[in-house]
Amino acid sequence: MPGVLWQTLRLAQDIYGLKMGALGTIDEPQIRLTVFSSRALKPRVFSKIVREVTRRYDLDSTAIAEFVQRYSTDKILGHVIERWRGMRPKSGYSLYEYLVITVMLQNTVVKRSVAMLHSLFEHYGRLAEFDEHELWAFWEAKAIERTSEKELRALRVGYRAKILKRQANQLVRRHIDEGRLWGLGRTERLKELDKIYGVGPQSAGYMLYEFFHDYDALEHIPPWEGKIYSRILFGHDRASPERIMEFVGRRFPGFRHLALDYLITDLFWRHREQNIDWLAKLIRR
DNA sequence: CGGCAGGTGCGGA
DNA sequence: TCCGCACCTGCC
Repeated sequence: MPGVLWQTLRLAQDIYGLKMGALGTIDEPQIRLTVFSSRALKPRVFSKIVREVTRRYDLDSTAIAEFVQRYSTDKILGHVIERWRGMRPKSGYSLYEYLVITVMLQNTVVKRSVAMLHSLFEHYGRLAEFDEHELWAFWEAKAIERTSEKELRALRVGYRAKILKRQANQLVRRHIDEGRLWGLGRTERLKELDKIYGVGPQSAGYMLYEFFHDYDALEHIPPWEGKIYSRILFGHDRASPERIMEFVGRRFPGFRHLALDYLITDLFWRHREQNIDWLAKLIRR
């Protein structure tokens, strides 16, 4: 259904169902948030959920509006902004959930990532039913800490089992401290994320942008994405990641990653509507 | 079948 | 710092 988003939300041991519906207009937006809970919801908890949603989706920031205003007449971005004005990265997960997702995305194809996540949900997650929807909710890191690497491997996650275990340990023992990470600047934050076992430049970059809402973070461009950006910006796929970074740094200062995200999202949607041949060749399944 | 995948850790130069 | 290599598994 357009204009409505359903998701689960885990806060410690409690699981909620969320429904977010679009109200108002793109330029004067409002969101109607409905919270589904298995017990009566205290106002204090509701406020906490509102704060959490606001932080996760970066709803109290004016960054997206600034970006739209600044580049709405840009030769490269103008028509894309016309179509996607107001779009923001979907970032409804907790830091731990992001870690799990990025690990499942590593070194495999999307289909298998989905299969591995599903298998983890079935064993450790909880299926939440609300508003006529069934959606999986994540588990707590503690649950993975209690299980064995062998048991995880039986779920066909391969060597990622070790990473899941170590990350859960680091989290439960508070070697990963989300509050502290929020207080750091980009360089330090990147360095800290990179210290997490199983997190490298790709996963860290992904989290800087989507989880920490650093719309200018662009320290790493994977080869396959680089080819696509090169094609969009220069009309050929030979530009190096350095060249791309340099270009967007001059053209879209403060919004390097967001600008590329708008461009690539628009491209994928156009590809979906009408096959783009060169893109089809670059995408794997 | 061998090769490889929207990465990362590790060891050695 | 920068390489090359191994790594689970499933699919081509």
